[in-house]
Amino acid sequence: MPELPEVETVRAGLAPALTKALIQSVEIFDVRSLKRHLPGPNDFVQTLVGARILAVVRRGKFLWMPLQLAGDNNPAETSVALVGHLGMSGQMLLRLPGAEPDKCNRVTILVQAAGPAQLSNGDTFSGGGFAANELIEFRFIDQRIFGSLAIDRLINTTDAGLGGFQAEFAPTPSASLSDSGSIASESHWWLNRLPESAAHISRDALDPAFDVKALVRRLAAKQTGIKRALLDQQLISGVGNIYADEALWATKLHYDQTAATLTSAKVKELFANVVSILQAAVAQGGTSFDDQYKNVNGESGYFAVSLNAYGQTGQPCKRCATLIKREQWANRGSHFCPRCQKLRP
DNA sequence: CAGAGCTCCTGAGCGC
DNA sequence: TGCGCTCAGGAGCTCT
Repeated sequence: MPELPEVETVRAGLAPALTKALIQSVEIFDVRSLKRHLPGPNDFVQTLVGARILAVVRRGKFLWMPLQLAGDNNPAETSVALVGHLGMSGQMLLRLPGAEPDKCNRVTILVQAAGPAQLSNGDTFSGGGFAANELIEFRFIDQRIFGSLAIDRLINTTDAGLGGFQAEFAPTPSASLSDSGSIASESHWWLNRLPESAAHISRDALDPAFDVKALVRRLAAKQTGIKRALLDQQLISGVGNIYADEALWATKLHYDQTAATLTSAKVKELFANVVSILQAAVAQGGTSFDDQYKNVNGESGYFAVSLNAYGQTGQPCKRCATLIKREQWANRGSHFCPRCQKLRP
């Protein structure tokens, strides 16, 4: 189940191959994967063919590619992007034409790679292992069809900061919003924008511009369980069921502890744990728990071996040896240590 | 308005 | 071997 580390692994894999690539053709195998593209599948195909992909950007679990449409000399004015969400079981794979078919392949976008190029930060663009002008199949795989692809307008961020994460424009943690804002230019018009459909999503936990004070303030007013709050993408984005359970275990919090009962120190500790767990998972290429998550080459991530709570039902807690318990919660599972993570008044 | 609950969906895995 | 049941949950929507 893809969360921030899995989506970031996919983004990092797609970016070298797809940046500046030209879309040749689009094949739809299941229109349900385009349910978020309201104008319909024909419009989706017609809009994409001939478009150039300018970047691959992510906020939380949302991923988007700003586009320059065919014959459009003012893409900053048109301001559209191909927006993808992996949902529960989505994968984005890069294959050479003629490669073995993948199960549950819902959409295939054939692109011509731009190949080696100079990036604006001075680094040399490798082409992601693909030669210049090489044809690549971008395959959208999705067993349960909770994910989707759509074309959406990009709108300005309300705080004028970066819309999402894009490695070559990653600000340093000390950079202020205005610093990152100044990066936007005519040639990189999308930097301070994000898809309208993702505009309600909070900055994610790994975003240097994430407002921890605001999180403390908003949680203090939440009369709901802390896990529900962690999964609320409008409060903090990028966290799903796996990393929520891990962060709660690390902070010794019960999933149903009312958010408003936490001290601000405890909220900061929880946030710090979310950040370090997500960072560690990114470094290991994400978690492959049930074979639903793969990187762009179809390989699994290695974070599963580091899990302390999620999927550890019946295993001894690594702190106190009490057996980890799984409880049914909000139509899903919650894993926790009944001794370390007690519900407090 | 805030919070809880429902719903979309299908293939893998398991028991009989 | 084969059939049918169960299970997984992100996020938007709909109730209360």
